[in-house]
Amino acid sequence: MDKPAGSASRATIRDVAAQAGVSKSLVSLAFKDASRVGEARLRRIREAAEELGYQPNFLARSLAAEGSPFIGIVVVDLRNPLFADIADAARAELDAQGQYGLITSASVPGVADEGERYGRVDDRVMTMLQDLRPRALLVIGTVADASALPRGVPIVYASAAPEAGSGHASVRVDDRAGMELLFEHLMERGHRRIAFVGGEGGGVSRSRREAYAASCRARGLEELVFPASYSEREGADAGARLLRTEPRPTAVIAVNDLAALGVQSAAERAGLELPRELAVAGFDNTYLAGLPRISLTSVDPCNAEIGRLAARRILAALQDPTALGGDELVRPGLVVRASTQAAPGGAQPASRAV
Amino acid sequence: MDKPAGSASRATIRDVAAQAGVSKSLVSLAFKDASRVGEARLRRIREAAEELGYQPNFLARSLAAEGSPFIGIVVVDLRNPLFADIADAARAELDAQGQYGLITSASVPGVADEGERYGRVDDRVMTMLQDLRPRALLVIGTVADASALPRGVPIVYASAAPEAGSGHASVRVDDRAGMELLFEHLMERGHRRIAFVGGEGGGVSRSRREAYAASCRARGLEELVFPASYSEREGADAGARLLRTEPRPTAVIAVNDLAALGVQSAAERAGLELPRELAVAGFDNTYLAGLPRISLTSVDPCNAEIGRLAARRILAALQDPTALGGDELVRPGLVVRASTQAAPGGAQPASRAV
DNA sequence: CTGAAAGCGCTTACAG
DNA sequence: CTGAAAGCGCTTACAG
Repeated sequence: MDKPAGSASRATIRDVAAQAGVSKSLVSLAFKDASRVGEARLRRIREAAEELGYQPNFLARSLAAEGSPFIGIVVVDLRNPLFADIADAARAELDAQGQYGLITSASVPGVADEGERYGRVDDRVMTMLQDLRPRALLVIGTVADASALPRGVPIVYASAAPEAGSGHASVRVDDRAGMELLFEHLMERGHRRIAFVGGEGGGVSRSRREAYAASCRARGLEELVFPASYSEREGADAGARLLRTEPRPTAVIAVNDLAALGVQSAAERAGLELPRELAVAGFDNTYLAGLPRISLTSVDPCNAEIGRLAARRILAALQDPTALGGDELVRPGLVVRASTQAAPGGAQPASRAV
Repeated sequence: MDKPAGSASRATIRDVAAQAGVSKSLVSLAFKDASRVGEARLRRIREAAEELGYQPNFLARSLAAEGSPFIGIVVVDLRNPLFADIADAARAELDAQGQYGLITSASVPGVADEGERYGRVDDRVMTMLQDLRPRALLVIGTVADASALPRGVPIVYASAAPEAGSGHASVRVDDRAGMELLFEHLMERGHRRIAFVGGEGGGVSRSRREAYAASCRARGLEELVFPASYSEREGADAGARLLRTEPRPTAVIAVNDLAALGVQSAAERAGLELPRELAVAGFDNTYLAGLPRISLTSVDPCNAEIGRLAARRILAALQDPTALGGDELVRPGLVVRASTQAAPGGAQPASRAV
C-alpha cells in the first residue's frame, strides 16, 4: 500500500525513474522507443513500471507532445444503430493495426428539442477533443456544423458527406447506386407512384433526395418529396402527410431505416394494410430492418465495410496527411424483405377510421 | 490572421495577459472567480479573450488543478436506445444547473465477439477519463467490471446496480415492483405458464431474474428461466429454446425491450401467431416498444426521471462527497400494448413449417 | 487587489 | 546511449 486507498493519484514517471535508478527522460524514452535504451536499464524500468502500476498520464503527454497517440471517434447520433455498427468495425480495424489507441467521444443531440437542427455536436466536447490533440478524427454521421469540429486534425467522415472545400475525406454509400437498386426493384413490382421521405438534416439526406430526383427524371416519374430528417418521429410525420396525398403513392423510399419505420408506423395508425397498400423501403440495413415484424426492404451500405475503409483512410492519412481528401463511395446491395413484396394495391382503398 | 490557417494552436493565457496588459495569474483568476478582479482590468481581460478567441486549455487546466470542471458520462452500450434517453435527460439537468460542463465518453462493446462479456469498457478510454479527473462520473448501463472505472471519483450509476461495498450510488427502476406489475397484468389475462428470458450480463439482469423468481414463488408458479443477456440476438436465441419447451409457456417476460424483440422474432420465425400463441413483455419502454408493428407491453422505468435523478445525485455529491452512497429505486409504470392483449391461446398449436 | 514563482506529468532538443 | 534543462498551458499558494 504505497498510495492512500481511494486516491486518484497514480505512479508518475518520476516514481519509476527513482525506483529504477535512472533519469526521468530515460523512462520517457523507454516508453516511446524502447530500442534506443540499453537492455539492462530497460528491464529495470519495465520492472519498476510494472511494480508501481505505472501508466503514462494522457494529459501530460498530450500537453507536452505534439499530439496524443489516439484516434478520436465522434459518434454524432446515439439513436441510430447504424452508427454503432460502423464504430465497431472502425474500432476493430484500428485496433488490428496496433499502435494507435482510441477514444470514443459521442455527442447526444437532444431529441426532445424538436426544433433543433440534426447533428449538433457539443462544443465543450469538441473543445476538449481539440485540446487532447488526437492524431486524426473519425466522424460517424452528419454534423450540423463542421466548423464546430476540432481544427488542424485530419478528419474522415463515415456515412456522411464533408462540406465542399473542407479538405475532409469521407467514406459512404453510393446513394445514386442505392437509389437505382430501389427503383429497379419497385418498378419491377409494378410501382409507378414512388414517393421519397427525407431531404432534411444535412448532406446524406440531401444527397439521397437528389439521387431520388435523378432516378425519377430518368424514368419520367413524378417527384413526390416529403421532407424529413433521420428520425422515426420525422418519418412518421412525413408519412402522415404522404397518406393524405391524392392519388396516394403506392411506394415510399425513406432516407434511412429509422424514417422508414416512422412511415410504417404512420401507415399502421392510418389503418392501412402493409405491404399491400403501401410498399416501404429504407437505407442502412440496420438490425431493425431485419426484425421479422418490421421486415423492411433496405439498401445495404455494407456498414462494416464502411467502418473498415474509414479506419484505413485514417491510417493512410497518418502516413501522409496530404493524401487525405476525397470521397470514397461504397457500392451498396439491396436486401429485399416483406415490406415491398406485394404488388401495388388499391390506390383508393375503402376509407377507414384513423 | 494572427495564426497560420489550419493551425491547431489556440490563443493561450499568455497571449491574453499580454494583450490585456496584466499578468497570467490575473487572467487565470478572472476566469475562475471574476468577483476578485478589478472592474477595469476584468473588462480588458474579457475583451482580449474575446478578440483572441481564447478558451482555457482543458488539458492544462486538468493537469494543474485538482480536477476539471466537468462531469464524465460513460454510456456503456451504444446499441440500447434506453441509454440515449437517460443520457439526454441527465445532460439536460446538468446543463440546467449551470457551471458544470460535461463530456460524453462512450464505450462500444463488440457485438461481433459473441463470446465476450457484456459491458466491457475500454481500458484506454477509462485511463484517459481518469487522467482528465472529472468531478464525478455518471455511468449509464451495466459495466462488466467496475474496477476498470476511474478511481477516486464519485460514481453514480443510472439503470445499473453498483457492486456491493463499492460505495457507488445508483438510480434505477424498482425491478420487484415492475415485475409485480407484469405478473398482475399477465395473470389477469389468464396466463399461468410465464417464462423469463434474461438473467445474464450483470446486475440488472440478475436483479430482474430474482424479482421474477420471487413473483413466481409468491404465486406458486413454476419458474421457467431461459438465460440471456440484453441484446436482441440473445433474446432470439433464448426464445428459440423456449419455444421447444413442453408444455410451452403462454407468456414471456424479457429482461429488456431488446431481448423481448428477439423473443418476438424467434416466435415469428417459428410460425407462431402473436400475440395469441405467445404473450411477450419487456422492460425499459424504449421507443421500439411503441412502434405499432412491435407494440410491446413494457415496464416503464421513467427513463427521463432516472436521468434527472442521477444527475441530481451527482450534483449533491459535488457538495458533499460523503453523502453519495446508496441506491435509489424509481417506481415504474406499466405500458400495456398489443403484445399481451390476447388471452392465452392454444398451448399446442397445429404445427407449422419453421 | 496584484504579480513572480513553483509545479502538475510529461516530451523534446541539446549537450555530454 | 544518457542526463540536466526548458517548456506544454494552466493553477495555486505566497508575498507584496
